[in-house]
Amino acid sequence: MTTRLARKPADSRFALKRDRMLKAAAFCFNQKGYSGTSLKDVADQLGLTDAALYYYVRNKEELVYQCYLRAAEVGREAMDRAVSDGGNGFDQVRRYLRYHVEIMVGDRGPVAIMSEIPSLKPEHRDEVLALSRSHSTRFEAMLERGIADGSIAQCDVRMTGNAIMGALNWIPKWFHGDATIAQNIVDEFPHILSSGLKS
Amino acid sequence: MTTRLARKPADSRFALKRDRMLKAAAFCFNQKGYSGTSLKDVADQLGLTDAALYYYVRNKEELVYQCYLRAAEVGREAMDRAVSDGGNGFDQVRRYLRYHVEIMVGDRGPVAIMSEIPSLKPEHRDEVLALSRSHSTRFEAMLERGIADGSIAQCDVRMTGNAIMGALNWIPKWFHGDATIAQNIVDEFPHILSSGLKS
DNA sequence: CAAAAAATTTAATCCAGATTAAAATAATGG
DNA sequence: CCATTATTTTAATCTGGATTAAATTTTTTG
Repeated sequence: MTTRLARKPADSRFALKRDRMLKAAAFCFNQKGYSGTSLKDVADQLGLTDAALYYYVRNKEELVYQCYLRAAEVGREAMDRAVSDGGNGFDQVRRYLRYHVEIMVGDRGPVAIMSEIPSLKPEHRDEVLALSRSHSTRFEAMLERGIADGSIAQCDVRMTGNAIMGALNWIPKWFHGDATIAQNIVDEFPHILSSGLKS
Repeated sequence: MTTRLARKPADSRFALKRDRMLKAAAFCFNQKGYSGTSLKDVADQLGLTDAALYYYVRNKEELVYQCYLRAAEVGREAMDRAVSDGGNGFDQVRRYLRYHVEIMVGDRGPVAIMSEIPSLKPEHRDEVLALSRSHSTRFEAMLERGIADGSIAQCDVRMTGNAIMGALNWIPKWFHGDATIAQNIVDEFPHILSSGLKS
């Protein structure tokens, strides 16, 4: 018990391997679904044994939880950058979209689709839901700023947010790492998802 | 063995109950995820025992499979109606969107999110994938007709299709039956998802 | 190089939830 | 009503994959 918990939080060897594991897990979950991927599937991708994963994570539930935290982080990061870039509401939205897809299809990916939030344990579920709602709220606020400053046409921000987020969240369902398509997504998605907003 | 298979295909008592079961299953799967829903969860919603479900379906895999067939059918139906309504490409797209969301949030719903296709057995998986691809292809063709007839602006139809389908497919993740919101979706989504296409 | 700590594996358990078989109840048709 | 078929339940079994403990190998460090 002087093992994991005794570590410095910043132990990079551990953190790096753990991050590789989370990516592998996200990949499997997105491909084969939660139920369809066993710990062995994830371990195989890393050249490890299923039991080895327990060195990094308490159990499968926590593996999912960590994947979702990571996914939420990616969204928040894109949002933060877009906001700090300034500009009018429309520009911020478009930048957010670009940053988010760039991260998703880039080497930070794959990002897990949050399909199994309800099967997380209550504390984890609540935390992830809170992060998720917070992100949606920030996006809706961004849309409202755009409407206020005249760069975005009047619209139902809740529904518009749901539509755009859905399109983003679905990407990992059909994108599986092909570099050409990745470039395509980055080139097209920000425009596709924002062009309808112009006032 | 003179039971199920001896039935007339149109035996309405059986078909109706089975359909109720598929809706209950879709509801559970969308809420709690595939792994998170046991057959008991589905049975509880119907006031039945888990074992009773086996009267209608061979096993859990087939339950999912049937849910997905039903989801595919809903999409095809909306597409068929929109096409047969005629008009230019843009009008057809907008109508397709309206029909599809109407069905999804209406009493034909809930429609299962196809998150677990890979865990279907090969024959089923291939069939569902084929249906799914066929639907996407038809939608892309619709976009191309719109571009050809000048009602839709030049765009990458593949990416645009992916974006719009993603937004649609994600709806069951956040819509859970509230009638007010259902109306909202029907009122807003077709416009939100098509306004960016105008040429 | 020799502890000590970190990382992984081997080899069992363990268990929720799927599945099955037989029995019981409900519906239906003559 | 009776007989037959449809539907559901009860009460087991069965099982894949998660989990655990102990042993083993690898890495670090003084």
